Amino acid sequence: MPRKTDKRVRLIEAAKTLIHQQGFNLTTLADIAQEADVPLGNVYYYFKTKEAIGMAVIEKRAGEWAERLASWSEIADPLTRLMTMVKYGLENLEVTARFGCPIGGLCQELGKQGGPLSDLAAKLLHDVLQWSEEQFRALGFEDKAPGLALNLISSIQGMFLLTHTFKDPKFAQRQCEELRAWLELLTNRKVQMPEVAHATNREEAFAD
Amino acid sequence: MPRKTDKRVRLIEAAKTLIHQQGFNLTTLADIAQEADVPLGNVYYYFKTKEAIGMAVIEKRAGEWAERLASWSEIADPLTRLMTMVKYGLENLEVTARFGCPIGGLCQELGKQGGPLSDLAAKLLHDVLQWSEEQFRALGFEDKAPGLALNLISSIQGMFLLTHTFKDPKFAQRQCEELRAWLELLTNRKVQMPEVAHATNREEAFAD
DNA sequence: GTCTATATACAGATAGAC
DNA sequence: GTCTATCTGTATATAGAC
Repeated sequence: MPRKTDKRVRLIEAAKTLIHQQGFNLTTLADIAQEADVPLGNVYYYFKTKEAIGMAVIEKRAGEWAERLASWSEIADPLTRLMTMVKYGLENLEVTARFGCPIGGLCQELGKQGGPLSDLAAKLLHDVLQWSEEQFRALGFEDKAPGLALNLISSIQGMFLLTHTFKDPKFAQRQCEELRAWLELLTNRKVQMPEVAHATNREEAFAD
Repeated sequence: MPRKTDKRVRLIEAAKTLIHQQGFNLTTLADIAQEADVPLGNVYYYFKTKEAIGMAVIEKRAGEWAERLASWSEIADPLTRLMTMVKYGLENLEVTARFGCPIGGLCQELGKQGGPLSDLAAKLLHDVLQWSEEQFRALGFEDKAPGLALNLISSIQGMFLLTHTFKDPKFAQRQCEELRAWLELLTNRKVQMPEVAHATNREEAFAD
């Protein structure tokens, strides 16, 4: 966390991390303020309420994912696009094992509470689902695309939940292999695990 | 909630419901006391701490699942056993759409926090996973049983998460059909959606 | 814009009368 | 065993000096 960054940005980044690690309800504004190295009282200059911080965090994640999906969309082969997403789930597996999927965690926790936070979190997952659907459509699965996308995202989310529950990255690795095999069978083509760019933006990784 | 029941039992039942609906952290002892119609101060006669109530709730769920799995184990055909479990996920779908899977929710929320509660919740999911594994083994999938069970439970959990996130029971129905098809393909046998006994114990349903 | 001090509310937990 | 009253800590949020 660089020191010179704008405080608002620091607060959002701190909240993003802490909410992933502890969940939204258990993360206090004091926690966030401390992590961002901002005095507690000053937090309210940037965010009126805790909910407002939550919104900012989810919007931040949404923006990161929009970029990510856009960049993957530039990959020539839709099948490789999908596998790139699957492979992406294997990044930061230790973190995922400890704290679960940031998106799935938000949807699970906030979904029960309703309200704008819940809706924003749902939209985040919806965007990923929709992107996947487009890839399947690009592969020629016109009618079956929604079902296939549902299947894929659902599997990934389930795999994260088990990985987190049993604190074992092996679960995810195994499951990603299964997904690769499934995509091969489905498309009747060879699928290689694509190399994932490590260098670019380490800090924006999935599970931080 | 019958009035004459023992208070301890009433408290556990109230906590079970509320924790499912609101999550553990957001559910207060006052909530539980009110729902169980027990004065707040009296709660501490039965449970030393909030964590103790949490333990009791998870143990209750574990007990219910142990019974459920044992009863399903008496079904002649292992494939039908598995499909009975899948079909069970379709019970109380409206509740599941509103509040998610009780087990998955606990694992997600408590998994981040560590401690005995987290371990108990994980064991609950582990038991279901293990039972599924046994069924696949009984079907002749010796080596592949762990992977298949992982696949199945993972899919079911993912399906619940999406159902909950998008508040749409359709997701689960669709996904259950996919799972049936998957099991058919896998075993090369016709699989029927088994009839689920509605009459027996409505109150112990999955998602209450 | 920044930060200290504090108000307000409510959580988990306890004391002790009955 | 039961329940009222209350302690104590801590969370969100605000007031107001600088």
